[in-house]
Amino acid sequence: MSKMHKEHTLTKNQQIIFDLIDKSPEPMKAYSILFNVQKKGINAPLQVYRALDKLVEIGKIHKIESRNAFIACHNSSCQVAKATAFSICEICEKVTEISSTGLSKYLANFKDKDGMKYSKYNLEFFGLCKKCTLK
Amino acid sequence: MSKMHKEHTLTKNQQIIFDLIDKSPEPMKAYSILFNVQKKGINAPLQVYRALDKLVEIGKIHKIESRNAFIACHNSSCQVAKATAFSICEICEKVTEISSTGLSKYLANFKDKDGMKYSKYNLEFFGLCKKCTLK
DNA sequence: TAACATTATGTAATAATATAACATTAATAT
DNA sequence: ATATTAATGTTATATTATTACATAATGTTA
Repeated sequence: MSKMHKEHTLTKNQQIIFDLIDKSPEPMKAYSILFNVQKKGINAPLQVYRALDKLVEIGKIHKIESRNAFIACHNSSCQVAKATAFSICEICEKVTEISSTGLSKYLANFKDKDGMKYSKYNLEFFGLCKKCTLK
Repeated sequence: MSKMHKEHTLTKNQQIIFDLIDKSPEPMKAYSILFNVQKKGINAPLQVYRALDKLVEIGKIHKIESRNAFIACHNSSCQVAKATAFSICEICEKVTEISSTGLSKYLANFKDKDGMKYSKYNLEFFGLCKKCTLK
């Protein structure tokens, strides 16, 4: 059930940065990450971006493209690391990863007019979260 | 059939920038737009970004978030300007707007675990276009 | 039309996001 | 062991986007 993510041993920098993102309740931006890990000896933007690139590549984190921010993957049944779906609250900016078998099947099987299938996708839904709807 | 887009009279800067994007076969980036319109008296990034913001708002163009680039809307039957779907070729970077009634209906009606619906979305599919598949 | 509000413009400065280039070190695989 | 690949460290720079402030054009209402 949880071996869907092939195990990668993270390097020191990758682990430091993953831990930080994983603990964060909201997506983190690169320079905010940098600021937070400077006490641990990571001094330069490139060190952060390299770790982020790798973590995205192996599916431990996802990038929220519309926000230039990174969030830990909480979708252990995700079969294709690069097929992602999120909901984003336009008021409080809360971001939630969507794990819907129906949705992922629908999108994985979607064909365009030419019959082409696209294995990877990134879907971002925008609207109001429950809390903000009630306000 | 084509009155789905409420008519907005574009201002001079908006028209110049829309025409440029509309003629471009591929998505354009802000500073590339700036370079191209400097001969028409648009000198500063902010002038470009302001026009882009407005054009996105009224649905004349869309932003390809994963590429920080802008493309004209070629989807005249699009009912909700902010519900967008694209395919992106990872080799040649060709971007195509997807207009599939099935897809847009499916996504417009999608509910998350809490039963929340999200009116707006941005979907980017990644893969190989027809040409690049044949290579 | 005058007064007011709203939207768009122009310009300069700067903030925020991301990569190039190069030298070095660590880990992995014959 | 040595060749290869992946990760690190550092400096500089490129790219993308916004803040702040002054002015002009447009729309609205009395």
